Amino acid sequence: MAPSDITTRARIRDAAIEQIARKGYGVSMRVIADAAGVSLGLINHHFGSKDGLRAACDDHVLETIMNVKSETMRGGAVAAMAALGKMEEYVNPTAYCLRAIAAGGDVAQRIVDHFVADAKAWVGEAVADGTLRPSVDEEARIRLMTLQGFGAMQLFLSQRVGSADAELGPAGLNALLDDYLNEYGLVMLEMYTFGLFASSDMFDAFRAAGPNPRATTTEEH
Amino acid sequence: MAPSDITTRARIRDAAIEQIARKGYGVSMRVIADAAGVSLGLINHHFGSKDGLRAACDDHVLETIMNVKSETMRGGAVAAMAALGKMEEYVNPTAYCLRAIAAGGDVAQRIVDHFVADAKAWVGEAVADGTLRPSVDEEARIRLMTLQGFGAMQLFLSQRVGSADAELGPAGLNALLDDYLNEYGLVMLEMYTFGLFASSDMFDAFRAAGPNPRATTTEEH
DNA sequence: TAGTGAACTGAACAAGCGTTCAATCACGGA
DNA sequence: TCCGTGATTGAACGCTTGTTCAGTTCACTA
Repeated sequence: MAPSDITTRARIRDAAIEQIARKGYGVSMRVIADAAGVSLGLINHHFGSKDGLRAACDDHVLETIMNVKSETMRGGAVAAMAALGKMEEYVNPTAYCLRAIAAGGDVAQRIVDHFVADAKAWVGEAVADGTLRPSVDEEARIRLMTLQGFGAMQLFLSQRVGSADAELGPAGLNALLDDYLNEYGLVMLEMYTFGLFASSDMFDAFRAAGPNPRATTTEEH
Repeated sequence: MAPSDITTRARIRDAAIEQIARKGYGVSMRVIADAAGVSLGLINHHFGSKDGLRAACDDHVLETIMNVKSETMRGGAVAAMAALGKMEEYVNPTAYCLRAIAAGGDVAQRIVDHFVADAKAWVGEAVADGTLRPSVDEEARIRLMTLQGFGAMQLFLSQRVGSADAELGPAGLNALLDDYLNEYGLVMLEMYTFGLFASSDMFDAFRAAGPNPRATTTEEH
């Protein structure tokens, strides 16, 4: 796509998304202006303020991610991010999402919620056809696994990349996702297949003593 | 302990640890100086620079955490943080650790490494006495569970607390840990007890196709 | 008692940040 | 052709940041 095929406003927004994906939300507007090839004042002319620019970036990335075919999402947060990070058109949105999740707040919440909502559908199917075991609290299980999936990846990233503001380019992101799956893919599957405890004593005790779960099924294990 | 029982240097360091625990590493030196009741210049007199102060805080918190009895650590990252956060003397170091983990880099690495090293011992025992199942790669399994434990808690925190720099006091930390266990404790145990997949097809396929794990045992499931 | 050095302060500094704004440029309609 | 409106620039502003430093206080020692 030639540079002139796209609005200046969109070009600024895309440059901002790429810079934030690479360096985090702390990146200065002057760096973004340079990357977009425009002056500092023009950004404020189009977006009003840094917050305005950030909001526009957030919205655009979220819209992009939400339009990804649900098929790609199957397998949960980790598999989805790994798949998206490999596609050139999605590498910036993917890295941007990781930055947004690290920063916390509203966007992180919305990203997690989107993945949870998406997972509910296919997990429901998988439970119905017997591929996955049912849960005492399906919503909580899905949400926990999403938090664990994103969270572990996040930590792996922030340790590998140095500080939280260190630069992370497309190549770095791909290497990172590869390494993550190579190192932990097998034990992740092992964990999800056999669990950790040899007996259900702990679970039974906690279930008997703890507060009532908002049970979605009464199925027995 | 009366204020005069402790050196000024230590008082500054402790104030810095508390402020960083509450507000994150981004907190300004002027805020720390106010909290410690000293002038801005004195901090630089004692610590040379902001980095120097941060290093001193990092070291002190790490030393504190590492001296916690291994008994408290049993149960992994989540259980340990929940237990430590409840003890008044450890509430600041605990919150500080969460901030450090969020910030990434060297300290995060050292904290995770410490928990992993500690877990190796008691997981080894638990596997030996039949409480926990053995793994195809014990080191990776422990590390993954530590990353997942910290990571999920981190995400839960950053979503609940708003932005990553939002204030988090001792009361907030405790409420947060309680809520986390209430919401996810049961499904966490369920997950660790029964796993997720109904069959071992996925695991077997991945194990057959994937690269050789750095297997520590050749036990069969 | 005089002197020495560490603890400590307050003011100033340079650099970076987001924001503002007057001035220019380009271009389509009257 | 002229005019007006939106795009665009560059310089400046105010604020906050970490850092520096000359000067003051004060306890201890020779």
